[in-house]
Formats: sequence, C-alpha cells, structure tokens
Amino acid sequence: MTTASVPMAAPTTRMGSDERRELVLEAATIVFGQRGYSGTTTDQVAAAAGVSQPYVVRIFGTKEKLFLAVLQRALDVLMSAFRRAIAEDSEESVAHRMGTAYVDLLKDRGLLLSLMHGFVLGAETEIGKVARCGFLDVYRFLKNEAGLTAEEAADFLAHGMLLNTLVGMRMTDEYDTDPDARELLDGSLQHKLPLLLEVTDPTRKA
Amino acid sequence: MTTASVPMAAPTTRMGSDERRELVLEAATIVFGQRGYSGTTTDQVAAAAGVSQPYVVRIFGTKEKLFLAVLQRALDVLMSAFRRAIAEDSEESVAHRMGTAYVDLLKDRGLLLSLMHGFVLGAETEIGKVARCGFLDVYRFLKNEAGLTAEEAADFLAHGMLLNTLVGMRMTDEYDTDPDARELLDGSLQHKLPLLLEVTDPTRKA
DNA sequence: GGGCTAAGTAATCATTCGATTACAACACTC
DNA sequence: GAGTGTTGTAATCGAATGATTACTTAGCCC
Repeated sequence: MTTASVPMAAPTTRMGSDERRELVLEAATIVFGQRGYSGTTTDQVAAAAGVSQPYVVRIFGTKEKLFLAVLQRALDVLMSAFRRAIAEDSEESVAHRMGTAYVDLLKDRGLLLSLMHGFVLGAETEIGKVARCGFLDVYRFLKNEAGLTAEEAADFLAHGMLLNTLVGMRMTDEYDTDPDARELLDGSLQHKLPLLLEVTDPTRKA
Repeated sequence: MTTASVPMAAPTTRMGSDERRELVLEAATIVFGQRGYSGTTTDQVAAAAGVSQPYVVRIFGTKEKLFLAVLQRALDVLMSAFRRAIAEDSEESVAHRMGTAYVDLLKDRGLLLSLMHGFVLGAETEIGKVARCGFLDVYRFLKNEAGLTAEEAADFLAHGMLLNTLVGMRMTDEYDTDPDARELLDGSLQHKLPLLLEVTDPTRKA
C-alpha cells in the first residue's frame, strides 16, 4: 500500500487568492459572453476555471456579484485600452486608433460580449446601474479626453454596438458562404478582420 | 347555496387558438425583452398572458420554440414597418423615414429588445440561425429595396443597435439626472424622444 | 340533446442550480 | 512540530423550472 490512499493529491502548488480570483474572472468572462447572465451556471464557470463550484460562489458571494465583477473588469480593461490608444503618437486619427484598440479587445475572449449582455439587462437593478454608469463613462471619455464631438462619439459607440452584435450572433460563421455577411464584416472591421476570424474560429487557416 | 360550487367559472367566452397564440406571443415579447431568453420562465409568460403555464408550453412545444416564434414575429413586424416606410411618399429621405419607423417600433413593447437578446445569443444553435438570417435579410433590404449603399446600410444598422442598447440598459432612467445621458438620447432619437420616454416610464408627464 | 373536438387547467415530476455546511490539506509562524 | 488561518473540495439541500399527464368544460354539428 502506498503512503497516500487519498485520491490524487494535487501535484500543483497552491495559488494566491488574488491570482485565483483573476483566473476565475477570465473564465467567467468567456462563459458569460457566450451564454449570457441567466444562461450561465456557476458550475460552468467553475469547470472553465478548473475549480469547484462552491469555491466560485465563495470567492464572489453570489452569481450576481460574480457577473458584476466581470462587467467591472471588462469596463476597466476597455478604458485602459482607450487611454493607451489616445496616448500613443501615430499618424492615424484618434478615432481610428481607438477603433483599432476596440477591435483588439476581441482577443480577450468574451469581454465585449459580456459587456453587451450586461448592457441589455438594464431591468436588473444592480446590473443596470453598472451598465449605465459604465456606458456613460465611456461616452464622457470619448468627448472629454479623446476630443470627439457629441455626434462623433455617438457614431463611434453605434459602430461598436454593431460590432458587438455581429460577433454575438456569430456572423463570422457565414463569412465564407454569404457575400452580404462578408461585406458587412469587412465594412465593420477593415484590416482587423483576420483577427476576428481567428478568434471566433481557431481552426481557420489565415 | 349557489348553483355553481366550482371556483369561479370563467365569465368570459373562449378564444380561438390563433388569437390566443398571438396574445401569448405579445406577452412573451414583453417578458423576453426585459429578462432575456434564459432569464424568462414560461410561468412568467403565462402570467403575463393570463393563461396557465402548461398551456403556454403546449401551444409552442418548448420554451425555445416560443422564443424562436417571438423572434420571427419581431422580424416580420420590423420588415413590414420598413416596407411601409419606403412605400409612403414624403419629403423626407428614405433613411429618415425608416429611422422614424424603427423608433416607432418601441411602441410594441419588448420587440426590439427581444430581437437584441436573440442577436447576442448566436452560440445557441437554433436561435443563432434565425438571428443571422433575419439580420442579413434586413441588411439586404436596406441595400436592395431601400436603395442605401453598403456604408449607409451599415451606419443605419449601427445606430439601430445603439438605440437598442440604450433602451435595454434603461438609459432613460438617467434622462433627468445626467446631462450626458440626455445628450446621447437626444442625438439618437431627435423628435421621437417623447415616445421613448413615455414607453419606458408611463408615469412621466409630457 | 348527445357526442365529439378543441380550449384550458390542476397536479405533479424529474432536473437543474445556487447556495450552505462540513471537512481536508497546505503553508506559515513561533 | 504544534497550532492556525487560508485554500480548496465533497456532499447535500431547497427552491425553481420546463415539461408531462390526466382531467374538465365550452362550443358545435347532426
């Protein structure tokens, strides 16, 4: 008999709680992004993060608080990306650089979609509060720090929402089969399109 | 003792199945619009429609089929509104008339929001199919029948998605308290804003 | 007016899910 | 190396939910 009869004592070392929290947040972002708030179970998040379900709820308290943390993190990442975009010096316009930065966020899988799910759940008291506040923060940033006019800012947001919608409905699935889908995606993404295709379908060859 | 010991025999007459189906669809549209697909229960829909929960699922088979019917109806109503808008003769541009028609759809409560919830659920096999197909139908309509260029059509769709998002997050709740919210809503809706405010908050005085 | 079809419900079932509890083991301090 | 707090899990619970079954009654046709 071996010294350990316990079933598979973990060979890995333990993890700090901050690190673990961030890991779960990233996993949750992916799952919430594709199934939505109500459609996601804490069990799915736990499985995606490689921890047990009770641990997920203990870290965040409730599923709602977990989703709120996902939303807040997504908004923070978004704002950081925009700040970086307007800080860099380039020949491109500020709006163009921010657009590029926005599309680049697709690499953080589920981030824009989790945001989108939060945005359309304004009827949920707490979620709605975070969504409205976060959205207005972005709008203010576009006007006050990026120097866009009100109309330019609205246009920017509008095309962002269109992109989110196209990604959410997996319009990329029709990219090869439907010329209109291709045209729509080309128009929304321009040179960033290969990134989207790669993110949404890892098997595709460039 | 009264002649009827049965608990409240309905004083109302019975209803044809088509009529009843439409009634349930409308109720479902409202509920799905504010809670999303997974967040809505068949019981909530039944209560909103004034029928029993088992009856709702018997009419549509499953909750998913009910949601698909809601989506299809919403797309049909949308396309009808657009066709009517381009048919009428007016001094306004086609795009302007369609925009007005789109905003008018807010009167059909939950319709645009149910659509939006469907749009961001592309990962769900059946829902995704209907969403992509319906969205592309609209895009083709804008180009082929309304005579918009590809870019104009994308702009139109983008601002539609922004409007849906603003409504979904209940940005109207901040209309009186936040000048940026007000500006954003004014820009997205122009003269149609009173309609939105009335729809989202029936207690408000014009 | 009797039977037949369709509208509609009450009761209930099997799952699923978020949350709680109790317990285990690793790492750190003294 | 004993004690202790933190990381982490197994087991389980109660409520919610979609679906099924069996039953009731209204209208309708002959």
